[in-house]
Amino acid sequence: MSNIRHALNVKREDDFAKWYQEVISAADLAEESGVRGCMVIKPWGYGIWERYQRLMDDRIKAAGIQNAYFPLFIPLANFEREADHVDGFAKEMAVVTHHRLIADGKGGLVPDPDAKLEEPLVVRPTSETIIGDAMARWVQSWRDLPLMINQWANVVRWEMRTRMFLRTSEFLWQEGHTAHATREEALEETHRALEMYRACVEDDLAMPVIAGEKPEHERFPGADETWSIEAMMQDGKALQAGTSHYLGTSFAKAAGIQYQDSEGTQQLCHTTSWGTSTRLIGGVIMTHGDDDGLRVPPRIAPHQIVILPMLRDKPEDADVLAYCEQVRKALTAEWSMGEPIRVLLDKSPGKAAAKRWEWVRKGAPVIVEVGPRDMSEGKVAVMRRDALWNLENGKTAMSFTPRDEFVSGASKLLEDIQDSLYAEARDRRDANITRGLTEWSEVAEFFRSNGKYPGWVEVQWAKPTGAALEKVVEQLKAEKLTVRNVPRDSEAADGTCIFTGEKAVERILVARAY
RNA sequence: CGGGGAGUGGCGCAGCCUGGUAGCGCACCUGUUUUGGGUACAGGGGGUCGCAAGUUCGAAUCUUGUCUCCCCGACCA
Repeated sequence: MSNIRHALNVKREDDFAKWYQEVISAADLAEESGVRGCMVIKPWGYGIWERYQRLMDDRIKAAGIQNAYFPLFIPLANFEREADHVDGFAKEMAVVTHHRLIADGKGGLVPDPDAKLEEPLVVRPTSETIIGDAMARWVQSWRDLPLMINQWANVVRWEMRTRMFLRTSEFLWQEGHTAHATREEALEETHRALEMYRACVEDDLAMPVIAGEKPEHERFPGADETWSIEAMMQDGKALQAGTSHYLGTSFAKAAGIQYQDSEGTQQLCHTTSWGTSTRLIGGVIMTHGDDDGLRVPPRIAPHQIVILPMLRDKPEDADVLAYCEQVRKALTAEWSMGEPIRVLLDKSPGKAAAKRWEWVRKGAPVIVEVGPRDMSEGKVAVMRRDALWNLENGKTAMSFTPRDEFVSGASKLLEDIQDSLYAEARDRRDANITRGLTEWSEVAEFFRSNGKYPGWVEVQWAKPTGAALEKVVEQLKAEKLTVRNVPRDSEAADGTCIFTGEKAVERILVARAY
């Protein structure tokens, strides 16, 4: 409806990149910090991250993995041990070379030349090497295995081009690292982690994903296998939402992670690593955001229900507040999706209408307004953020519900919102994956002719390697396309390779990507 | 890192070409008004124009450097 007055100035369909930035500022998620590529995550954005942390951490612990913390600084020499790893990260590393500043005589400070570090330290871009060191100390016998560690930390990668949440120089993440006796066990763990991600991202963030293996040229530096979950954003681009790697024995070799087996022989461990980051918040924005701001899925919403009293500087204000407080208390005693309902009674001064739009932009799942008349009728005015508009009249859709009915139905309401956000995203994704193209020229043409939101294409290929693969990558690059992954649950190949015409061996997803 | 664009009150922008030390909308504050829904009117507060140096009697405006952001490219577990 064109007569709807949306809360944002930019619409998704007009300028998706600009819209994305506007959501971040309008929903008060984060802001620029003045330091290149680094952002300040504000309370509402951080609150969403904390919800993710809590839910993911529960899953990690339930899988028998323990949290620990390793240093931010890694000796340079550690990095030099694994050749592919060096190649992958060397060009984007922050390096610490001094440990003291002195006055430069002009009122400023400079690194003290006399305080140069013997060996430079790098700021971790990931922790395989330093955790590998620890594992080498901790593992002696087959009885010490499997060793399964996770850490929540910040990492730094000196990115050339940054975008808030999606690619920042410093970001927050969790990285899991495990060591196993055999290849089979390590592979099993690689998949278990991937499945943990799929479940958390789909069930908690309401972001449908496709799990699969990354092609050879997209592997983590040093990994034997890299698996990912890929999500489709509202502009049809793909976002790698999490990765899980089987590292083989190369990191074990580099760090000396060995165990004595039951026969008394020294064996190398097989290791894995897997990670998800604050990039997921960017995914939530681009999956669930709309032209009125963010829509936060209830499971990760810091406040699931926000109550706004309509205060007017009148004597009955106190009664309205008391009534709201009763509603708040009653809701807090209710549970939804396995946890107590999180309710905020927003008593901050200010007009109710202004506060309402603030919470709309932030994406609180349910907004409840209460005025004197609601109170006298024993009702509340309820808005669902995922169904904000009455399309008939272009006004906000509000249902005036008896208080007790609202309270007792709140649990189900939140579940419904969680489900409907997921269903909406899943349907959109499914409607935008095209299958059946059999020639490369068709694929190239498809992406050229389908405008701004072409979505993804699933095609078959012969899984080329070496020079043949390089040629394919060049072809894709010319169209700004990438191979996302080989979907784990896709059907077996039954056709020919779109690149070579040979017999195909598997199906791949091709898409533009973040 | 290469090419292009931009930084002016919280947000969005005008002013810059043709130097004379700031203005608009929204937001904010005060008052009145209105009151089932992003009310209206009046008054008001807030910015040394990213930072630094230079040219000039005088710089938001011209020059240079620098930082940050955006777009394209290269690069990116």
